[in-house]
Amino acid sequence: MDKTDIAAVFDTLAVLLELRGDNPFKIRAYQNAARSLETMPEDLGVLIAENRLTGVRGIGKDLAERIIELRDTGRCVMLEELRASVPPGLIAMLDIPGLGPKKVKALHAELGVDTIAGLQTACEAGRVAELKGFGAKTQEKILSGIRNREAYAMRHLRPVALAVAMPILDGLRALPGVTHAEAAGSLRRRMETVGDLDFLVATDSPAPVMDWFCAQHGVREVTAKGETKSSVRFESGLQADLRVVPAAQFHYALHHFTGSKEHNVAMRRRALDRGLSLSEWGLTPVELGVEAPPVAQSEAELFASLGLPWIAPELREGMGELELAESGKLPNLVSVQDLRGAFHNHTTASDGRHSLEEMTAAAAALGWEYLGIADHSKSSFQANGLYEDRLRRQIADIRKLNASGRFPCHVFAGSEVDILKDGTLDYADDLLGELDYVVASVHNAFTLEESEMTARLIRALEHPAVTMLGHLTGRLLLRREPYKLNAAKVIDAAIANGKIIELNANPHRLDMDWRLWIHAAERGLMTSINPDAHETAGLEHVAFGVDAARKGRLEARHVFNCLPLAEVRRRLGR
DNA sequence: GCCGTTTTCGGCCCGACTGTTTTCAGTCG
Repeated sequence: MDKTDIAAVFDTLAVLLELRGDNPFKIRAYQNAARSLETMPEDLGVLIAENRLTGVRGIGKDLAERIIELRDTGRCVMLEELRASVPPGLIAMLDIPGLGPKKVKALHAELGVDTIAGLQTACEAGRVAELKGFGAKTQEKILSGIRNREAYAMRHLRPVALAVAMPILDGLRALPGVTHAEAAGSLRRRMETVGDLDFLVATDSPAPVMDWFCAQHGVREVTAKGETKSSVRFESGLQADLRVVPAAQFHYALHHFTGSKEHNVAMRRRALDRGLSLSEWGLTPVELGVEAPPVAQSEAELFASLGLPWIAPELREGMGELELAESGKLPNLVSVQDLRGAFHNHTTASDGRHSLEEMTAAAAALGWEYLGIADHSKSSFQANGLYEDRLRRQIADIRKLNASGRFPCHVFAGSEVDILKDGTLDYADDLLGELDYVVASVHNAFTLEESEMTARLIRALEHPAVTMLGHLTGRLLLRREPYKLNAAKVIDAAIANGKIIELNANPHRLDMDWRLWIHAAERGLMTSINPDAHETAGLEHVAFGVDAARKGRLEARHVFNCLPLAEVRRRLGR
């Protein structure tokens, strides 16, 4: 088993322990360890061999043993025992809104319910409402949750969430008496997917704001409406929360509702170390002799009260950002304005919607100094990949376009070359040598064993003609899982061979994942933030790539397409 | 189950809202 598999086992263990009513801190220990494993830069085998596993934050003696057991045998005695004692249907019940471990346990103990279907029957028969601690409303809520559980559990791509959120945010800002309004939560943290929307408003008269929010177009259900918080559910299943606070608390609340949960836990712990308690309402002394800091007029002042510089929201994932801030090592994050071009773009020659000229004009309109064209290679016949003669014609067309001086934007002639099943490339070396650069990508044989896929990618990286690796894992967010590979080894090979790994900016991909970039860039790996544009409008997807790059702590110096044209030419050296 | 110059035990973030209760437990983020 690899790190990701073991992290998944720990998450399962945490859920099972919860259902058993185990110690909440023990449960959190398993969850923390799972997060640690997911984001750990080193190879698990190396850590175990060098006996350094317990040096990882959140992993102590017991969890280290469990990790070694899982890695060596693929099994875990504790997991098997827990599974035997908890019916699998109980885990599924936890996804129903309003049902937590306590209620699920009670349903199982009192009614013998151990499947969602059984729970539905019990609700319809009115037996749930008769239980102690339950009632008619709870029963009705459970039924509704069962009917809608697919829609409710759905996450949403960032652009989809933005499209819903922005009009609401504009509306909130336009309301009389509203002095501040922001979208917080994972949207503000620039996460690649969003579960629900969080809005925050500062005003002295909350009631009309709450009423406006709950009466929004498309709201199917108001699931909570209190003095400072309302929750609604849209027809699409998307949930949105609104919090309303007085202006003096706004920046504390904004920080709080931006999260992440893990970041907030770390911040509150830091506050307690200083004799202060941090909540969405402010910083208050909890120890004698500690003075309350002045009310923060900005998030920066809040951080300053705890001795830290402002931490950008996209870094607030509880992944060591406080330590980074403390030591003055916060990155100077890359921005869209730093980009001077992009590689990996398609035209009508393969499966794009716009011509070479149209794509170049669009890049010039964005102010880019250069544009890389990388249409599909011949094996990607599903995408109308180019045979050798067509690619040679395209190269000639590009040279001619550059010579014409029609656009203030240089075009690089590249190709998105398929990495074949054995790791060889889809064109012969002489043709590859005629190109300015090569993006090497996997488009078939996704189901290889991890070791085979890893070797395949490494072989491609070792080919001298390859400039960069396209979409590392082939994942499609919310649709297709990444193919199996050892990312650490591929990253090592890219660094060793001086190759780039792209950050594919298509909002469905955002591949390679930002979590991997945090350590990869530190070790010298460069990226290219590539839109993978199939039409002119697609070029602007680089913004989503920049969002992910910022989460991965990347600076302009880590990004190949932040380099000026002359330097790119020099490095491509062809 | 982890962690530690308040260290080997006793902590472990904090508050809103709902529904079911007569003062609070459970869920959620």
